[in-house]
Amino acid sequence: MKHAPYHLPTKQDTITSPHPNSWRLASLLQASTRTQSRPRGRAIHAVIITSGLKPRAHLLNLLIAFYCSTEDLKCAHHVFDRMPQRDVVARTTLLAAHARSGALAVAHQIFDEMPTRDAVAYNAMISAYGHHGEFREALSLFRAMLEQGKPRPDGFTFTAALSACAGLEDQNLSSQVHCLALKAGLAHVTSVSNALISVYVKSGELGLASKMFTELLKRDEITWTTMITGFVRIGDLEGARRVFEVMRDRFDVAWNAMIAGYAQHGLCMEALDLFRDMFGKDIMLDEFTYTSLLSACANIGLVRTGMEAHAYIVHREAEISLPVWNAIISLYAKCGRMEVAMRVFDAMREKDLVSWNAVVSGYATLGMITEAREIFEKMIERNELTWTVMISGSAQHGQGEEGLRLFNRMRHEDSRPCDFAFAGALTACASLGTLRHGAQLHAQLIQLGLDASVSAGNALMTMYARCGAVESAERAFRVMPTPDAVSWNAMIAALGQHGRGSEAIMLFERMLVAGYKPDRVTFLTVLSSCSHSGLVNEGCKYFDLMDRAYGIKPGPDHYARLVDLLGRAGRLQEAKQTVETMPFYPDACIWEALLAGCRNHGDMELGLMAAERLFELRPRHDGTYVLLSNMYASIGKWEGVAKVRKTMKDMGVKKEPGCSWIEVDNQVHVFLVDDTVHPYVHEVYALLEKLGVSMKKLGYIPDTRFVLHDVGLEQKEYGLSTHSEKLAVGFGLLKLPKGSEIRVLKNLRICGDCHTAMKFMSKVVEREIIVRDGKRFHHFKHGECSCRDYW
DNA sequence: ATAGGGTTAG
Repeated sequence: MKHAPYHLPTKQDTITSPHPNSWRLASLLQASTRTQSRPRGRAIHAVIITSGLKPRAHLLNLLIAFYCSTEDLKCAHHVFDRMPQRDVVARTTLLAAHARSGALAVAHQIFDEMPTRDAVAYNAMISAYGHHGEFREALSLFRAMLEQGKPRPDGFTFTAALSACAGLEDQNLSSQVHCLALKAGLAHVTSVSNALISVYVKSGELGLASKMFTELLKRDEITWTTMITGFVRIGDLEGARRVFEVMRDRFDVAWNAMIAGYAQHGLCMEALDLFRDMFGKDIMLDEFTYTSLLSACANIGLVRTGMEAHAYIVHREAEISLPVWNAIISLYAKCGRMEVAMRVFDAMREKDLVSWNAVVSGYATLGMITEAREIFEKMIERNELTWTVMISGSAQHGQGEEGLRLFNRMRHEDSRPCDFAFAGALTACASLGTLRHGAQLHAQLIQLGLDASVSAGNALMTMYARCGAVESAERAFRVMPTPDAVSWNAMIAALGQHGRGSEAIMLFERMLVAGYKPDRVTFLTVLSSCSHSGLVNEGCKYFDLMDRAYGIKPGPDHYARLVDLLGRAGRLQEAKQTVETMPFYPDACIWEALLAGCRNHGDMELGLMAAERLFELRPRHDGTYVLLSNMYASIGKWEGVAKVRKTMKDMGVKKEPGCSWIEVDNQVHVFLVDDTVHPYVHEVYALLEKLGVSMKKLGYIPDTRFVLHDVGLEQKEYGLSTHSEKLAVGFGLLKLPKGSEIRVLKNLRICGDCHTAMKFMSKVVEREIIVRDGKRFHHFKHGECSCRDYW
């Protein structure tokens, strides 16, 4: 529609008009421009040509204006080129049309060729430069105009100049322009004030904006909407709502702005409520309304409501614009309904980068990396966002190496990764435990001047913490120029994951003092911190406080941590009661926490019950078998252990073999765990025998709980490599000289036996041993562990 | 003056 072919009208287009005369034609032409009626305008052009009438300049100008308004620039030029004398109006009309379409060079050429230029021509040029981001060009033209002293700037001129200042975000410059407007007596023209308010709004100076706003006598729709978006920008939705409520004639754009504001700040229910109001009041819905509505539904997972919206839009609108289709794709993608998203995507006849990114992101965040990659490779054009979703999607779903590979590829194909891409790559390092690579990325962030970024900084802290370097995480947190709530959460988590629970709690209290609002993640973090440091009572206290003091309703995940805490303390009856009375249907995590408690305290009856629920929910999950078997082992029921292991084998559940490494000073020791090729395997077992004997002697383990004798056999029979992997590390530790701390960055899932062995080891080698266990670490020192766990 | 695709914290 935008690029219609260049056809001049022919005789067929002629309308039978009785006695065409210039006046009649002029008014008909104006009507066609107003109604954007292509056929009518072309017909009139045909009449002009065929009637032999000698058209006056006025009529031709209207004709040019008509063609310009329908974006038929070639036809406009055709008329223009044949004009006997081209006046200012004709030139300005054409110039403005080019300027609007972004052909700034062409527009400027017409501008230069003009014998005289009026304010309208200047205004068109200035605002066109501003609209296309060429703020300096816009302002230099404005300056030239002032210096020459003619033509005199009018309200539009100041409006355009001020919006260029807003683009540059230059307060100083805009005050100067404001002064000039005052001198010219034009500062109270509504559009000038609007532009000034917009300058303040963009720089977050809501106070100044409000002042201007209240002093303004005539406010138009733009004034109101600018104020609303101003409050939305600084996240003050209540302020925005107040403005919205005061506005007497609320019109569709303001509704849209308000709904969009809610949706963008995660207040999706408010967005939906307001939409319902709007719908009930019969206000025109448009594509802006639809996109905000769909995104609100998508963000809180309301597929049903979203589908209703989808159906309504399809039913009601003859044509659906690209952004709306993209919002529909994203609705299904975010709700995990990729089949539907793909169906919509495939059916779209026109797609843009946003559409492609929406589907890639859908697959990537669901962890369907192969599918995401397939689409990713088909793309002819990618941007930072495309790379970012691929990198972090891989990193978050156990494909850290893939994430780093993509990150490096991005650097080859796209010269400079953005901070979000760095965040993804750092997450990959965090999951892999590759401290060196992570530190390299840190150096690059500094080199590229991206180290002030909040997202990169948050990812950096997490990387350091999960690579065992809490001190570096702390340093990263301290130097952050603008930490946000996520930063605090991340730092609290970092301390908690390293068994520094009381420090984590202190940091939480400092977060409150600093004026940050805790959210559900904050409490999850605090609860886990307590649990990883054996701070059972404190944990229970915070669970109680979260709703009462901070109004955050605990979710199933919070309950799982409460059950974990109670279970840890041996308060199994309370734990059981919690599971029975909580306001949710207990999910797998809850039963798992209960089972873990039973393992720790040898409650076989309750443990079996929890295990049964778990088998119903996740029949082939290896963790359940391990917990159950440990529970039997803890009370010396070896036949129970054997039974579990057998079921495990029958069900085809096994652990993956892996490879361990220990980082000591600057040396990395690697241990292969596939026992058939492990060169030390016999040595390992021999040492373990000795180890076991001395541990028993020193009272580290009671006779019944030490199950090392099983390892070799189990290993061969069922291919379970977990023990050997961890014990290979133990073997390496015994060989090391005394000295500084040892960090084991390979993710070892620390079981009871191994935990005990590590405690022992820390005493023998007389140094702190830091071992990674999932997302957290155990710090073993002087024969004790930071987690103060029972085993 | 309003809209669609992203990141980091458990």
